[in-house]
Amino acid sequence: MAKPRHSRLDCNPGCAVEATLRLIDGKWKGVILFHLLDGTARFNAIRRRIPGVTPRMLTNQLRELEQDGLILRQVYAEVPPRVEYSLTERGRSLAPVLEALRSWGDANLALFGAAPPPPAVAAA
Amino acid sequence: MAKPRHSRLDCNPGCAVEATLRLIDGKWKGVILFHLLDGTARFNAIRRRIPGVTPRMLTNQLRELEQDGLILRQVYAEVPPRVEYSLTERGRSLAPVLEALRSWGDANLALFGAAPPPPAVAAA
DNA sequence: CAGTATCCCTGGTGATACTG
DNA sequence: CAGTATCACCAGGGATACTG
Repeated sequence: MAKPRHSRLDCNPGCAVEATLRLIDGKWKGVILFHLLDGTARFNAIRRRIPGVTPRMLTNQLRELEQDGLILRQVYAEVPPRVEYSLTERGRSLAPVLEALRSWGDANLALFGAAPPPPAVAAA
Repeated sequence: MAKPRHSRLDCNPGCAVEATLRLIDGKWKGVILFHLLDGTARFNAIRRRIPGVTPRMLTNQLRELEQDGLILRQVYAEVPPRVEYSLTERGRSLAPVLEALRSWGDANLALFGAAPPPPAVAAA
């Protein structure tokens, strides 16, 4: 890798949580990783699965994921160009994390609108 | 809650992942939640456990977590003021997620420096 | 003790257009 | 097809000082 990208973490307990978060955070990374769990995909294929992402952002996020060793970028020297993205072993090892995130989301965010909390107890 | 805070999610598969990430992302939220797993804590107590966080940011993050129904803010009308933060049921239900994040982090980020990937296979 | 109030700055993200 | 290049915006976050 070129630069660490991840500035500095004040390593308390909980540091590992933050560190992991940094890797999968970033507006599209979660979705990208999640889709790649299904298998290898090409740039525009991923793009089509994520409405709203611009090529610039998609490239950006993919490169960061690659830098972090989570995905593999396979370039085939063909014409027309073909580039395939897939999870590395390390990326695939995130599956339980992603699954935990997804299932919590499913259970707790009715859909995504965030209808948050059942009222809290009174006390004082 | 006042405003949804969470603009809009393009709900594909993977949406739930993103949605959950939005709740626990935010530079200090992971650490905060993690510390609160230990039990109730006061403002300055939390602050002391997180070197580098400013009061402004701590307040900010705590308020967002509260808005999202993950933590409970107990204000005691005393002097000197006392405010205690604790996880709600919903917040506590994040424990497995946080644990997944933490254990992945422990296993995969040697410490936090991010010494990423064992070299990939060659192919083309 | 538990915050607010201000100022400021960076960088993450969007829009659009162009290319090997 | 798979990106780059450029411009621009503004929300997130840091520093510092003040308050009920």
